[in-house]
Amino acid sequence: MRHIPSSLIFTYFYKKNVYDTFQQYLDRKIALTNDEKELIRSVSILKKLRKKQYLLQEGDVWKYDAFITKGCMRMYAVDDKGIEHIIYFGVENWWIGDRESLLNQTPSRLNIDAIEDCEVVLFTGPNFEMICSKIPAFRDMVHAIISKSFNVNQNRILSGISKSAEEKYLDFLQKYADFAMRIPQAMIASYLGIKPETLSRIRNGITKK
Amino acid sequence: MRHIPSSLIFTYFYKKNVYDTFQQYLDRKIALTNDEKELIRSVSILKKLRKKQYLLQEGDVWKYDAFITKGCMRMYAVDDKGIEHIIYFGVENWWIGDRESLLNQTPSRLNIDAIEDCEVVLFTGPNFEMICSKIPAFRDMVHAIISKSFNVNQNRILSGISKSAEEKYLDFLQKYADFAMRIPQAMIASYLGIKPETLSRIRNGITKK
DNA sequence: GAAATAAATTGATCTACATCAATCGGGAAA
DNA sequence: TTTCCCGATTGATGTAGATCAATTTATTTC
Repeated sequence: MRHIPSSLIFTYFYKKNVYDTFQQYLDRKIALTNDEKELIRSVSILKKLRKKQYLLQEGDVWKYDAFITKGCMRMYAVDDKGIEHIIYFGVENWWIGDRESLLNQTPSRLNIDAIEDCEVVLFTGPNFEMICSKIPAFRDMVHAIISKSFNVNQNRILSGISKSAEEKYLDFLQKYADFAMRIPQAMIASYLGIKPETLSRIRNGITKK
Repeated sequence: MRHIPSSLIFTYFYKKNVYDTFQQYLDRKIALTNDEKELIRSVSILKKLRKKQYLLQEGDVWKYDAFITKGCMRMYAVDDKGIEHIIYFGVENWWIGDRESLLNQTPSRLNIDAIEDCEVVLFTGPNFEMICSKIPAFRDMVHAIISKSFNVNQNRILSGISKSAEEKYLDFLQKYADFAMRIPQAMIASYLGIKPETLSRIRNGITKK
């Protein structure tokens, strides 16, 4: 390696490591040439977020597709009474964003913020589309993800209209076992559409009779 | 027109008319060459359903993408108490199917049946993929639809965790004004995750105090 | 067009979950 | 350490919506 100022070396290694999680994700999903990898990397935007920091705020237009490489985030709406309703959690190797706002370029009704210190890889809408059109395998991967997310949402709708608070909570624990303990109880309650007090009671008594 | 036995003429016109709704839908969405149109038509399967007839029954593997050209259908799950939970309504110009079962080729946990006498255009999974790969505009159209459906589902999840029964009902009426009156009240209640009695009370008193 | 069947309404009562309020941690800041 | 603050717990009570049951009103079916 030739001589590089230490400050740049630091930056170089830092960036490489942050991006690595995303590169590994891609490698697991699809086979890409080095040129293709470089194309994707060249338009990626790395961003760090402190706990509680917003990635998107209600009223802003969402411009990206975001991939989480570290930490845990939530997406939520705030109703007229000021109550937060969480519609999505994302952790490492999950995508997050407001597709509706991105698609229509309309102000978002949603917020996205960091539950823990986070690192994300961002792609602007146009760049993301560019990647999709130039790399069919990437495009197919994206469509597979959206398709799957559609199914996940459909199952959540079903459980929402058919299950009790306790059943929903147990389902949640099972489905998101790998990161459920990283999320404050009150947020899980919000995600399930129940009150924190109710969730606490469920967890303790497991509904005392 | 050359001589054709009248029975065949009837069949010919009949089939043409049934398919027409779908063709018009395509024409509104994308520009296709005659060859492309013919390709799509050549693999389409026309099917008529009597009211209450199943298009998909729980336990079967769903093999199609289905487009409704006439009538009204519902997709629902039946829980262990035998209660039906409707997760989707479809009418003319809507797609319907169990993407999860189709994708994974696993037995479906869902049922699809006809609320009214219906006509549908079916494409087998492989044929549908073939069309998508041969006609990029078609593929893009499909992805746009799935993307939009994803958003619709996300909004439904939000309303499910944040709104009262009455609010959900009013939202439903507004969102599906064009066909809401064609759907029995008990089914709307099922879709909203409330009981028919509750919906009846909401409609009358509009919650009497 | 009557009989049979299914859907919607209405009333009385019950219950899962919400609400309000007080208390109890346990981790961050000073 | 101590203070502070936020999240979780616990209790008492309220309420939206469920449940059960009886009619009434539509819709099929013959």
